[in-house]
Amino acid sequence: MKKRISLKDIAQKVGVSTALVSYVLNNRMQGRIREEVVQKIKKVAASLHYQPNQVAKSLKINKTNTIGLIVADISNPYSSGLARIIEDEAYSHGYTVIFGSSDERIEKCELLVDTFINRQVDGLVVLPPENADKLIKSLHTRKIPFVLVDRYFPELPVNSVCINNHEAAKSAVNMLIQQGKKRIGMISYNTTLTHLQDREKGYKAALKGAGLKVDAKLIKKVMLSKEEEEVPLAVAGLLSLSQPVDAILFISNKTVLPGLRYLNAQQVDIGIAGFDKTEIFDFIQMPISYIQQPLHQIGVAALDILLKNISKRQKSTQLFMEAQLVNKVQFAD
Amino acid sequence: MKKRISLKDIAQKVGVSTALVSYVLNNRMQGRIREEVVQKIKKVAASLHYQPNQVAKSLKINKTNTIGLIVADISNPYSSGLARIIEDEAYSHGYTVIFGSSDERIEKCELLVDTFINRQVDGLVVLPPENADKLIKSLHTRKIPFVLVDRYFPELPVNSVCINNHEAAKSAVNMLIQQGKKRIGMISYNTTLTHLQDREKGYKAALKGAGLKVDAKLIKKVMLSKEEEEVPLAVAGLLSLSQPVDAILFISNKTVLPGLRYLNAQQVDIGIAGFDKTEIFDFIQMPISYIQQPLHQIGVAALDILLKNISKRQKSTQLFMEAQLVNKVQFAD
DNA sequence: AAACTTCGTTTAAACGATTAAACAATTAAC
DNA sequence: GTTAATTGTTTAATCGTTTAAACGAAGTTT
Repeated sequence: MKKRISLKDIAQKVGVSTALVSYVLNNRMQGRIREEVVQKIKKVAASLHYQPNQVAKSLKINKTNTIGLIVADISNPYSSGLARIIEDEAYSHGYTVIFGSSDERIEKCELLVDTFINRQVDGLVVLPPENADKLIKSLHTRKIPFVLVDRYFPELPVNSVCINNHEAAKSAVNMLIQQGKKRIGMISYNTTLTHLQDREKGYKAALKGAGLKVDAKLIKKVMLSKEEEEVPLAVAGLLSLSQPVDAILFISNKTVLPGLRYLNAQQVDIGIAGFDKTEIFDFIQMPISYIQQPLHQIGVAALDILLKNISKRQKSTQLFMEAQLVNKVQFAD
Repeated sequence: MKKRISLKDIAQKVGVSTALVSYVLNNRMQGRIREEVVQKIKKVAASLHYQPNQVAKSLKINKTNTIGLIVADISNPYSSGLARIIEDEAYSHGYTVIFGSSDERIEKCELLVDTFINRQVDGLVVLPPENADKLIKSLHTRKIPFVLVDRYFPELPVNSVCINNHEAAKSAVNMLIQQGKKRIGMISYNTTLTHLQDREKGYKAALKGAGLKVDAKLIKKVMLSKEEEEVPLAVAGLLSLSQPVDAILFISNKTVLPGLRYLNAQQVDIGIAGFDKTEIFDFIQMPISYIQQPLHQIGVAALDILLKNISKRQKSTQLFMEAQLVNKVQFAD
């Protein structure tokens, strides 16, 4: 990478100080500078293809116009979809995005946060893993602008954008009930993540609301990031009960796929409800209900909150968006 | 974001110069510094939670330890999968990654390149769109370290990591022929992208090799980024010929889905071959052959080439990996 | 004509690190 | 006991910007 053109080069060539060049190129001191000089500086800058060194600028003005995005795994469709929206919003406001995947591990998340802060990002968008409370609190007290997405910590009054998980799960289960299902199982997680617990509570609330009793045997829990191995077993468990389930609520997009794969292989046809749309829904015979998150709104809102937080100090905002229940009816055979 | 701790703060507290602090914290001048002072500096640094300002460091040493990743669309599974691999490799070498999506548009790609270069990235990983020749050439002459992925420009001797597209397409078509298919259509693109033309040539080579004639009516071309609308029409066209096709090669992962959706809806059962694995393959009744790219190898190789290029000057490397043909046999009904 | 303004530009410090060179104090060499 | 080498630390320049303050020259007031 050969030496790049700096303000100094332009200044020398034109025969003025670097200050003047800086003023001209930033359109400062309007009218104070001789028009002739302005034109000359602009012409020389263009002819040398001058591009300001953002690193130097960042150091001086103490602003990098960079935001850090931390997701669980950038290759997960939810994360990459969100990343794309954040990217577009960020760029349209003059920011660039650096990203990292935590793999749902708090230590990796902390490492990423440190790395990003050392790189002087102006703010962070974080999809926090379990046990991130301490980290979040530390960000908060250090007054680093950030916004949580998808997950939240009820006891911490920090910026967050989520969906109303309780309502979402409830409406999904209500739909199954409406379809006449009586023994509705749930594939959930062994986790302290509040948004997942909210979904569990929504499931229970729906059952209670319909006068069905909540049966612990119908609730199977798997480990985060172990979906591929554990979900098929969990589903098998629900199907082999003395009174097997006639429907299943999958509490996340990562459980749906292994679950459906198993059901499909076993040729079992029961009611299905899940979170987030997947391509496969178009190719599955059975009808499926799923919660569609307003991902675009979420991304836009998150970045809006973050940018407001970066520029002005602003009270924390907790947003809970309404998600939509979508029914994919069985297509004609 | 409140004021951060700098070398100066530590120096003041300990009562030494910033130079000494810098030496200690970077383990320079081993043994030259009084052990007592070393310990004191380290202790104070730790107690103040000192974190070096990477921006200042970058400006001084002219290295940001950042690489820029430009893909077509980060929300596309191929891109996000690649992003994840690049991320892991980059972080394990002390680099962070900034990314952007070009949407297959050369102007956006140029804008991203400029933005990244202004931010002084040490190198670029680029999945170049059509007509990127000029841009690539300019990167090359400006001696900016970069590596192309997935696509390449045969007349430009620059770093690139791709698969052997000709062989891949040929083997996929050969498989269809082996399955007894006689009229094999292809959904391709209206494009100048060499890797896609290679795939077309592979298709033709396979037909010729089997003594089948290449029929222009069996080749439908769609526009990049217009797959959802145009592919169903193209498939419909192939099916409504006086002599309809009995198999189709989909030349990209973005054409497979809309194509299968249409075939599925029409209940048509023909031979299918495509590029890249999709979740839906597990749920489709018909057997499918697809080309599986060694994405991990590609990502690792790309970053390896890039980092070698950043540190030493090194001759350009063109890598063509072998892709694997996978057969998903029809599962028992 | 002395005292202000205004205009157009330059000077110089600053951001937070790195690092070659200088330096004073001690120890070693002859 | 003068010179030389070693040790431990500081000085100061530098990276490429930004920007408050200073500045000389010309114009305006009195």
